[in-house]
Amino acid sequence: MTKSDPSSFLPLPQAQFYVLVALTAGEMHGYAIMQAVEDSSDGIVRMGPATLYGTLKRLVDFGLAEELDGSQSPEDDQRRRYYRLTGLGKQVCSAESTRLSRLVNRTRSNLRPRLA
Amino acid sequence: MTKSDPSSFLPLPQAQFYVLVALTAGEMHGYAIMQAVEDSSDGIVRMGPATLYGTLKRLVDFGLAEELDGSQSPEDDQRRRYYRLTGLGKQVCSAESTRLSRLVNRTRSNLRPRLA
DNA sequence: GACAATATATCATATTGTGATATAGAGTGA
DNA sequence: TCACTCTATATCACAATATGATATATTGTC
Repeated sequence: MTKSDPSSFLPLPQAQFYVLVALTAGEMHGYAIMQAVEDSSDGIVRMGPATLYGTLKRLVDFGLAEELDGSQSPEDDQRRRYYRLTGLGKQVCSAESTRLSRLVNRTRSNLRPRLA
Repeated sequence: MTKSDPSSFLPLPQAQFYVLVALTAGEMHGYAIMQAVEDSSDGIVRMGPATLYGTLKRLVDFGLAEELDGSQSPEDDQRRRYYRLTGLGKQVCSAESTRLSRLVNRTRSNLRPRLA
């Protein structure tokens, strides 16, 4: 079952968002995604294999990511399975970014001490 | 058990973040938080009572929010229980905002089509 | 008083997230 | 060749988080 309205996926579960974000950098295999998530968050977000592969499966089921077939994927390491964002995946990722951006902006302006 | 290092709470589960964010606007009772979360997200995030009160309980347990006692809370409606952020709650909320802000910025710059 | 909206609360369940473990290919150096 | 480590995918059992449904009682309005 593949929904087509990006906004129907919002709010996106965190792990799903992290993986989509990692894939915005380009096609990538699972293990690299795991490292990218950890590295780009300065170690704050640590994603183990259970979370990664479970999430990846969901994203593919939902039509937000897809696996590259043999002819498209790099021939570097036979074990690697490469994934990329679908068009819908990009839209969802973008929509979730916008949502979070607004949330963060509002939060910051609230936390900023009021002027008398 | 109350941890004191804000970064040890990161990444914060989404519902917890939403409630903390709502409370950055000032002390508030549960039902108002529920509405604030929904309203300020333009209806995207819908938080029912089970999520709200469960989350609120966790936040109090973790020392991120606290209930106002009778003498401090408005005497408007006997049923209402008012909550506010603790100092730690503010720090955690701020740290999570910073984290998300970075994530969003990186995502946007990746999604933005590359210049040749 | 009747009624709708407000307000808190909890149960049972679903979804999401995770540590631990398993398996095996790839790279390195002796 | 062998031993060893790192890479890479996968899944199990469990924990944490999230949610729809439902219950109960107070408040405000007519």
